[in-house]
Amino acid sequence: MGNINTNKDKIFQTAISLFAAKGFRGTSIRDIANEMHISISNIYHHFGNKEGLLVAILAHSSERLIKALNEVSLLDIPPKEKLKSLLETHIRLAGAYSEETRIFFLDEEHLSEEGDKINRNIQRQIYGFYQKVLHELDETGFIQCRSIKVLAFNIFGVINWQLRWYRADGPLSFEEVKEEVMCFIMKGVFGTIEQTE
Amino acid sequence: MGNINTNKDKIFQTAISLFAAKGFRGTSIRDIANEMHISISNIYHHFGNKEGLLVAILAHSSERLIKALNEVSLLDIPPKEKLKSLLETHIRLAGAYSEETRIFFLDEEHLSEEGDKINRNIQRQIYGFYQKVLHELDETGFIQCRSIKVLAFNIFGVINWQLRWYRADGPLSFEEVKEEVMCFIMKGVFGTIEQTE
DNA sequence: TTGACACTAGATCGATCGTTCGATATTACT
DNA sequence: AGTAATATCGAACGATCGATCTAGTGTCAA
Repeated sequence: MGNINTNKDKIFQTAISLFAAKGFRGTSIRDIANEMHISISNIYHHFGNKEGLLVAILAHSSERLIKALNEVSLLDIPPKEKLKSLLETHIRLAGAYSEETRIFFLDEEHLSEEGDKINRNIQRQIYGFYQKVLHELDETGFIQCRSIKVLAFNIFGVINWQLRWYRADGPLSFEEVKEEVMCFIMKGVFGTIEQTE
Repeated sequence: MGNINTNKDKIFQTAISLFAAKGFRGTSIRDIANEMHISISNIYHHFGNKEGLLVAILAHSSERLIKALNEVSLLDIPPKEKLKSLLETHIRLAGAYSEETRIFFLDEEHLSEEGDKINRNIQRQIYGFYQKVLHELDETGFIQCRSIKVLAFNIFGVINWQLRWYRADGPLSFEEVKEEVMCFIMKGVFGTIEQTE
């Protein structure tokens, strides 16, 4: 999908921007067509139907993320370092492709059966990387937690929530936010609270 | 709004369920009317228009949360205890009224000018409670953080994300999840990471 | 009995939605 | 050049949307 010169990829990119800005339901096929000054039939020719367009976006953006997380997951490094690398990679990609990520976690409800199946599979894979490393940490005694699943969900929540409010033109650089977010998560996972009372 | 016997309140409750399940845009006025076996004019008579219904839901549910958080905020207790109480109250209410909370953070994009203004004001107030106590903690040296705002956002992310996946019929009780989530946040805020290397 | 009022139903409006269709233009290959 | 595949177009379809209008209900006080 690297070739941006074809019209199909332009449709793809325009749809990403509009879905991210106005939501899947809030964006009509005509909106996309008008934005590009093309006919709506064009979009149907390339993507079948509206949900096909959304599924293509989800599949493409998640494939990139899953591939990156998988590479980190296969590294032969201590689990604590691995978790840190997963976070680093995840946050960096989520920030670099914030529009896709936004679509991914805003419009997951609006899918039909097939799209929902694909979406669930994507989420399951991403959660899997975290659950795996958290399980390692739990087995080796680095952390004590009652539910690895809840822990993984908490991590996911922090990472995705930043996309809700972060604006590049704000006072904080993305790098600063990334560090702050990572620090919060690492403390949430490993940190110990000193009992002052 | 306590009286559930009036038709207006039934519309209110039905709208909450449908908006939470299918989204604001995914739910039509006719869906609500059909669910109750009434005419759509009924809804327009009571709430003016569709957005009026959504704003009423947001206002009602947020008023309850803000009132509860404000009571905690005014307590004369150490800041660390206050943060813990805020979390406890927040999570408990978000869980007890999960449908409203779900609407609140799923459909915030779909508002017009007036609704968006109300919504922003609500969010600002809720963040305010956390920023205030975090500021106290920062001043008294309990925490070292570079950005109180980011910290507040992180807390918000963890709390709201659980509504995305928690199901009452799952293996975990809400109380268990609440404890796990609170522990994660408290560690994320106060915890220190031992430098093993 | 009457009239004011809150409430409800049903029909209907114009707009927009996702989708389809047949036809035309462009490109790639022989 | 000729032909088949691909890409694009404009028009239209049926459905549904939010919203409005009119015509009724029932209730209750005067």
